[in-house]
Amino acid sequence: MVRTRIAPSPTGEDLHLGNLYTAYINYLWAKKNRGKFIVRIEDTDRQRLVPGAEEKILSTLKKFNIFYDEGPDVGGNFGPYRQSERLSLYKKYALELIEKGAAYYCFCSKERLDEVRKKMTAEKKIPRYDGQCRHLSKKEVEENLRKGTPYVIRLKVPENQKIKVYDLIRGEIIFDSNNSDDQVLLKSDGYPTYHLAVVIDDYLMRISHIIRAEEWLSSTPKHVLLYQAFGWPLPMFCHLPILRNPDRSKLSKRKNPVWASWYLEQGFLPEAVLNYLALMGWSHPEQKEIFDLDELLKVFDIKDIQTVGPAFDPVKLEWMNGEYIRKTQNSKLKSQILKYYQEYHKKNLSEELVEKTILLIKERIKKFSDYWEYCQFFFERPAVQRLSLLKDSLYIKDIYQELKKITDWKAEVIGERMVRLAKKIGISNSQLFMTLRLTITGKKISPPLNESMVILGKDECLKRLSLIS
RNA sequence: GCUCCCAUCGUCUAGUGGCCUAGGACAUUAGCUUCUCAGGCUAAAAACAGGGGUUCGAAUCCCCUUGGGAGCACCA
Repeated sequence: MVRTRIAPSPTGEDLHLGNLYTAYINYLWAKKNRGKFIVRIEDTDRQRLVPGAEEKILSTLKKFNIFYDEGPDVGGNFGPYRQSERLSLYKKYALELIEKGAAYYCFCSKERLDEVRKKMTAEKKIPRYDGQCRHLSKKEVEENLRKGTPYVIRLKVPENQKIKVYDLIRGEIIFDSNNSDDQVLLKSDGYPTYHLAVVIDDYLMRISHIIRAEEWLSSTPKHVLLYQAFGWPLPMFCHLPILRNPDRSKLSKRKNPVWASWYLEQGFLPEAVLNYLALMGWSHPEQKEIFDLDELLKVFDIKDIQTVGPAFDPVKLEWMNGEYIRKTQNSKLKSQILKYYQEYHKKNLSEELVEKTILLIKERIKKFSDYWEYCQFFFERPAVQRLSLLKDSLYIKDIYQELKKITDWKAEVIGERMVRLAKKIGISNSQLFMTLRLTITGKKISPPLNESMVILGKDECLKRLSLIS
């Protein structure tokens, strides 16, 4: 049984884009293998905990249609799914490790640790724990415990050992144990560190594939050591490439919008974002770029993912989102736009108007936030001062008179009359239409004018013209 | 600094020893369509990091150099 998971920490505003990517791959792999996808909240860092972050992360996941089979709010047979609710477990296992000689108590103070680190840095050595408490006698340990000296529990990393990690997309990687520090497993506040908790939980939750970002690759040997110490079978490891900024550094919020819901707020479609994300480090065997989940599930294989960290290109995402919008059914698009403006802009747009304008903007917008750029003038009369852009306002009266005469208010008719008028006045069609466009829409860029005027209605158009002249 | 991962157009990638004068997509440029902007269509420019091997033959295999990334916490 394939069981995958993501383990986000509620320490930010929202789900990170990189986590969304990881979540999607985990979700895909579980789906593809008819397995289960699990969400576990890793909230063991009490200092960095952000209230509300957990809810936000879970809701964002759902908005992207990434549904999980087990998780803190949906339950499951391997709960609780919040590490802060599993505290007693970790301590028990940490003590078991001590029992087995794979871990030890460390009573070193923060100050001493800092000093050791400083000294080592000064000596140009890798800053790491010097192992002072490693050889404490049983008596000394008991003495300290009785006195109530604060302590942590550290992993006793064996010396001169080759640790083999098998990664699904990279193959076998060999680490030297001498490069691993005696990692803290249980903090002095009684909370486990990531390394301890992740191994215990993944084991207890029967996770079969640990699919996570590459940043975890170098701590994997520690995890392997833990599995071995407990005598637990190793899961499959799979380290995904890390998404990069355009400048190739790790995707960060200073250089790119990194919160997953930001893309929703901008009016990107979840399917488009996910489709684009699927193309990060992976490509469709037939080189298709646009495909839905069902198709992806058929051809996706985690082994085909590349190891190079791809740059996330918002421009290509925009293009793809535009493609999605263009292939969406009009009625569906209408409700999506309505919903988008309701949810993210607190606007209740007229359903009728949106429906009428869909055809005019479908090929023009790349994301829903563009809709307002194009269509605001349908809903609100443009501010008069914006019409100061107008150079040819002297023709407004002629245009007004001509339009007023039209009884059959249709796009073709308006078009014909305007072309004829331009000829009569002796100006180019472009000139005349631009003047009219500015008057009607308040902008130099707009949907097709004649059709827009039909939607607005004759009275409103004349009104806008009269306000100028 | 140390350890690990990696290296094809600006970007995402195809390519697993001969189908490669390296293919596709985004972006860019030009043309056509046209009332603006889009969209559509057509075309152009654009890459195997460098050096050694192996081989009849290398983008593809090996080594070195260079370059990039990640990790080295009582953070995850």
